[in-house]
Amino acid sequence: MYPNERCEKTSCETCLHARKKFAQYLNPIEYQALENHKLCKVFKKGQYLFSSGDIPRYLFCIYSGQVKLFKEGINDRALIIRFENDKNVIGYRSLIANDIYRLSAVAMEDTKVCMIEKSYFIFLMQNHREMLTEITKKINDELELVQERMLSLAQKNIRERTAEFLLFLAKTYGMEADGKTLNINLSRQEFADYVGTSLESVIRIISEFDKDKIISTHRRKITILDMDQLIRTANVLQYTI
Amino acid sequence: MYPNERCEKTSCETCLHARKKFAQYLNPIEYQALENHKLCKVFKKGQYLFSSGDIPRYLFCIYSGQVKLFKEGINDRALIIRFENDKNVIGYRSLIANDIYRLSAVAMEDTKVCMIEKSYFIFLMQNHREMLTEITKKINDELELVQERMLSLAQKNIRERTAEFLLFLAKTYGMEADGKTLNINLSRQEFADYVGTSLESVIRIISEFDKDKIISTHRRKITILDMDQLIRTANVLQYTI
DNA sequence: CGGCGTCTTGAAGATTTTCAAAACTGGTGG
DNA sequence: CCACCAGTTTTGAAAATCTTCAAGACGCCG
Repeated sequence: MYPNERCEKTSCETCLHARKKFAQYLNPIEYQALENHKLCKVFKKGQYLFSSGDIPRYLFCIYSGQVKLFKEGINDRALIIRFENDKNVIGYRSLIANDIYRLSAVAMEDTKVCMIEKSYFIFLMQNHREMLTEITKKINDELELVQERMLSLAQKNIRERTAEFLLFLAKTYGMEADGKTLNINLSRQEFADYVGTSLESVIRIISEFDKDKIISTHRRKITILDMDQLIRTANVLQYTI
Repeated sequence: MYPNERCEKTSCETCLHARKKFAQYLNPIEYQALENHKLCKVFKKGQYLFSSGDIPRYLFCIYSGQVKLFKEGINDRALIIRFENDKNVIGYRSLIANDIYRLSAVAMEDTKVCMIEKSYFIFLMQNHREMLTEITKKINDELELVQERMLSLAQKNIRERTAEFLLFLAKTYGMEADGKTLNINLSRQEFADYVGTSLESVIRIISEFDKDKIISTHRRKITILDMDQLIRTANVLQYTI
């Protein structure tokens, strides 16, 4: 089910990502002990890290690469909930709630992850109140984001939602060196799976934006030409860079 | 903005609702102290308990009545996020995250609430790890629910979503004595605001269900006649009573 | 009884999906 | 280097779904 390749461990000691996240709360001994409670794997493009319904056994810490988290719906259609890249930790929600996974996670490119044993993560959580507080806030932010998306799905048309998604990508994943080309590459299908529409519809809207000189596209590269127009098209009340 | 009426305090001591929720974690002294850190109010039908953007000052404990929590969207349209009645506590999310309110709350009928001061609630939270754990799980459940709704909004048509909503109401708020009439009264507009569609569309669908003998309606009373057919119409993978 | 708010129905028009076909891309092997 | 293949992207057209506007019905309350 999950054909993947165990690889040599990356040291948490030198991994800034880990330190930036939950690991900042650990004392040196705990930090050292992490090494004995983890394994590292490489997931090839398209492989599942976990699947909705599975029982969580690890906290996943993305060392490099990119992952999409999604719900599988009707007729093989998916709804992408979010993307996570090498700055982030995934799978904490189900661990804390002691629940099965409610989302599936797939590597969008070859992705290296450090997998910390559930029991050790729980142990750390119990000894560090601030970690729980931090994660609670994170879940809270997620909830607010999802509620906003729900509002868009309920009240906006595909043109507005697609514009909104482009703004979200710009804000969240930033730009390339030129300052206007999106720093994330998605397939048209992934666009559709996030916006919540059909492949063809999202293609038509992106073509329109291109024709209207709001963006320019070259394969999967998208350059934002007219940010003001994009914000107006998204019909958002307030947009903060 | 919030014309409402302060009323005499209801004792937490004798309030089973409070005890059933967070208050179960408190010791007798803390429980007693609650009395000095709260006030009680009656909100008349249609009045706001709080409004999106407000700064939270209280934890709201619903003593009697019913409240809807919603996001205000485009052109005066609302999206109802959830309903809460006299079994529940609202407003903890923004308190914990130290955030402004992201939802608005309106009394659907005359509603009596006990309002616990923010600072005392935070104090209690800091002394009771289990409270934070409990609330984190609650937020987690909410997140899962909202993600499922997002999937429906993205992939299902209004007929399916309306059937799904009826199932949700049956499961969550139960039935009247006859075992088949929904124990909650909503206006057609509230139906539309939850399902994420227009007033007219939801009315047409409810009429169809009535014509097809899946439900029978009398004003706001809805009786489920054919549960199997309703489940099939909702197109849910698994439905648990 | 009259008035108001809620509910219902009809019909036109807009939006979106679906199906089908064609164009384009990158990689592979001759 | 070129032909070919599979996967992805694009376009067109018909059909389904949904919204909007307008008008009328219903039920409740003073």
